[in-house]
Amino acid sequence: MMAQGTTRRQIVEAADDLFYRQGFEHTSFADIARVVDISRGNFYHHFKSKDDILDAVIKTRLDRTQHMLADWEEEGTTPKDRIRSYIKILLTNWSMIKDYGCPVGTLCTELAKLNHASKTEANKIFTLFRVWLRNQFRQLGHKKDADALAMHVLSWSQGVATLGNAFDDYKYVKQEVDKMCAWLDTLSVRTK
Amino acid sequence: MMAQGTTRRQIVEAADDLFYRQGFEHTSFADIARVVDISRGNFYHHFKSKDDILDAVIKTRLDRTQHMLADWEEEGTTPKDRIRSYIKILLTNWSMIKDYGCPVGTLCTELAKLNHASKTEANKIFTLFRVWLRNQFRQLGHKKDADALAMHVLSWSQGVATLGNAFDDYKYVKQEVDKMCAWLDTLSVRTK
DNA sequence: GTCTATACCTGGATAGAC
DNA sequence: GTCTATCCAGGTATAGAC
Repeated sequence: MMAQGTTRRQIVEAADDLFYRQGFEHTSFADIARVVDISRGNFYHHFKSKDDILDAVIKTRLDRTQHMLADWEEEGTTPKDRIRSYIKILLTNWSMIKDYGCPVGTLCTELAKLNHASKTEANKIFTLFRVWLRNQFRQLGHKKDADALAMHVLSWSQGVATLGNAFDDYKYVKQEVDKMCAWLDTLSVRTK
Repeated sequence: MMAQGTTRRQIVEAADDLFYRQGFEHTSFADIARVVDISRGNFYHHFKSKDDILDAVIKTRLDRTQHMLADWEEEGTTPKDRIRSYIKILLTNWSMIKDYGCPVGTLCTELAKLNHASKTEANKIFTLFRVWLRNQFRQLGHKKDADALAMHVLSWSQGVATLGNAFDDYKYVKQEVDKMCAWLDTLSVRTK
């Protein structure tokens, strides 16, 4: 009765959420089945293994990230505006970050420890942000150090997410976000 | 035949290492038993549960951290020297960080996702660094913003560890360490 | 495409001999 | 203090009916 692929999509959606909140390894088929309301045996009609579900989850995250970056590209009128969109996710997603950390960073570190085959794929989510940020800094006129600046913003925000999560401290996160924005303001804008 | 408490210490040592490299949940009694070369049933003479082993591991980490901080306190002649000792661990421990990330950050995020009873204890390792760094900044004459500066250094280094691990990129880590040291140099030293 | 039943394994934990 | 034997829950995965 259900439209083609709906169950599959529901599984990926639930797994995406649970992998984030509980971790990949700690999430069982039973957990996912409870959310989607299907039987456990049914998974294997859609996926051949748990790793297969993980791959699908990573794919949707890559997709979603790309769309988000494209949206920011449209919304922001200047490169600095757009970079600020990135910085601000620490605040807009705070209610999740405080409990579960950064979705990208926590998945990558978990897969690194598991030495999981898909860790390279997961790292590509970081790369999407990296390339996008680099591009923004290039547009600001920072040709040579665009990548270093992108990595700097990436690590800064990543650390704030981790510490914000550990200490559950919104005030600190807000403070660091303000610092990041102030730092961004001091960056020169070079026009050719 | 073995001296009192030797086996226990060996278990904690092996668990400490494996929890770091594989994660707490992914490490089984069998894994630890293989390293220490004891039978699985033997664990329960020394600990009443796996969580008990985790608590012991966290305790030794707290201990070890305190000693390291005390050593840095002695070795460094100025507060800036001492803070540099902290920053440099990213380089001295690089061979581990590149594969397994920061021992403190990765444990705290894992326990946060598991919503584990010991996560508060694990967070105290972060607090040790925080208090120590704060103290250094106070000695530099930064009375009001000492804690904010400490948290800034903590998050910065944490992010570098996470991204360095994901991208396995030593050059980037070195670059960020240099940036952190340069930033430290620009900080004013106020004497009363 | 979804279900039930079940195989098979590994995990943590217990009991009791030595 | 260490061992072996064992229990039981839970995990992934498979087979086959509907």
